Amino acid sequence: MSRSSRDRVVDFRSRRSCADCSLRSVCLPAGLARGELQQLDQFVQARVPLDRGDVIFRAGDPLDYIYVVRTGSVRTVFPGSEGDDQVIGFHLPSELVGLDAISANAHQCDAVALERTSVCALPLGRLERLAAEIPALQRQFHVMISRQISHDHRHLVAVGRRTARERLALFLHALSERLESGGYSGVDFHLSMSREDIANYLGLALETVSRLLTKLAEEGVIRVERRRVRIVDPDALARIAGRPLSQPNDRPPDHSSVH
Amino acid sequence: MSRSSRDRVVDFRSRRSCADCSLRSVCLPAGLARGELQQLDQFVQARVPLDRGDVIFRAGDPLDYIYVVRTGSVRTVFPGSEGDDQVIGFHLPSELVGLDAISANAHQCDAVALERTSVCALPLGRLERLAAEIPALQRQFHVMISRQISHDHRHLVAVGRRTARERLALFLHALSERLESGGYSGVDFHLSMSREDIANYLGLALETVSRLLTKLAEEGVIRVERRRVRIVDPDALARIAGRPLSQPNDRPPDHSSVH
DNA sequence: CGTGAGGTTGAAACCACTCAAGAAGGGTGG
DNA sequence: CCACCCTTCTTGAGTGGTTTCAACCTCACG
Repeated sequence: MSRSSRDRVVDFRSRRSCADCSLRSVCLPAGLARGELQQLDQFVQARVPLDRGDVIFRAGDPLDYIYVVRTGSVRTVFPGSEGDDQVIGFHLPSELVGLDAISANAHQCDAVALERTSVCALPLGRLERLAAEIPALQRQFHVMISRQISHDHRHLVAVGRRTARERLALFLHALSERLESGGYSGVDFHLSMSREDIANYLGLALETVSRLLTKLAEEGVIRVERRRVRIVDPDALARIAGRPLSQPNDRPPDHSSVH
Repeated sequence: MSRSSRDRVVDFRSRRSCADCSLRSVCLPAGLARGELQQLDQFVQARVPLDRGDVIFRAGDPLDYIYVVRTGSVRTVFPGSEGDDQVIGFHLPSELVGLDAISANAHQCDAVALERTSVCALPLGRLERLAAEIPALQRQFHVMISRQISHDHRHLVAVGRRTARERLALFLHALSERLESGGYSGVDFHLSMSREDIANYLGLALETVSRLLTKLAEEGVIRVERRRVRIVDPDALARIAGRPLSQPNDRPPDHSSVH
């Protein structure tokens, strides 16, 4: 378990630069000129791909980097004593990880890869310094932070005032949308997280999640086979999830609308 | 959209400047030199004191300002159709309000004063521009944003994995700490929010909150009289609230679980 | 003094949890 | 390649913490 993929310090440069990255338009480089982009590129560190279970940082670790998920997915967990941890969020490509660390200058939660995952590491100090020079970068950084807050708030609504069934539907619905906006299929996808993770995230028992997934499948809303999920009836799912909790009119100007 | 209390633009300068403000050291001016502080001061707008129920902004309103609570308290609510709103947070002095608006350039929730309240309004654009010039301001802005994220995460833990009793204890405990760090008494204070607000915030029924408050009072942990709360036994309260979610590595594992 | 909003208290119903057992992969070593 | 184990997931039955429904209380205010 100890030295899984860490030893392979092959400088695995699948990511040549931000300019070549498919996330360019939704990630920090959004709106940057070529020269500015190169400045950013200078200190963006691509990490060796992480394997399932690999730890990016742990609660208490000093804050050195803010991370962006490039591919794969990351789970952040607020550690409690005796394994009653709380899953705070799942992070998909283009999402920032570690923002809650800035205030205390140390990470508040653990971040773990849920599958084969690659992340970009950004030294916060340098990022801030460059953001001070490039307004567009500063703007985009703030937008991405705000997106995180918005997302957390929507999740709070889900956990606070919804039934188990609604929470699960909302979870699947939101996941579907996020995957789609990241260029993946929002109809047929793989859950990188376990039932236990989902349950914990939604404030439910894992048995409840399992039961409800089965139920939704019986009703013809989705199809489930292990971690493979297919959304058969998106409208029904949206209906169960409740009225949309917000209008994500958060898209960049050049929207090739997926509707 | 609705500019209910916006119209009363009586230039009520009870706040002379950031330099004179008691929140100086925990608010945006933290760490700023005198000259820098004056630059900030130029566009910080003090608003007429708001009364209970006055609206600062509503979901959908264009993002013009980010707000800081100076005195009083503010409730942010994620509006749902048919009054099944969700209270997202209560904001006390020195806390930012409206951060989730940056990504969509429009507010995502309603912000309402819970009592006589004064806020400072900061034009986001100018704040960002000045932050680009003054590293200490940029830093502090990010710290305050991060604080908000941290706080939301801790609340998520509370709502997700705690019993009603624990949630309420945690709420009172956290409120007490926040009040104290703001210079108010953390032992004897006034709840500016109704039972309904508290219940909604904690994902509970208001009857449950009422019952549990009574119970905690019967047990001698607190004293309650209408909205006046006195914490009689802070240790007991902390114990019920569970391991402190605020400090990561603070005290040894607490094996006396209450179940 | 009515009147109503906000709060308390009681009883019954229910949703989700816990406990428990079994099924279904996915590894791993023989 | 098979047997075995272990993790993950599913399914069932019973319990219980919270909610819901409903009545009553109590201030504040006109």
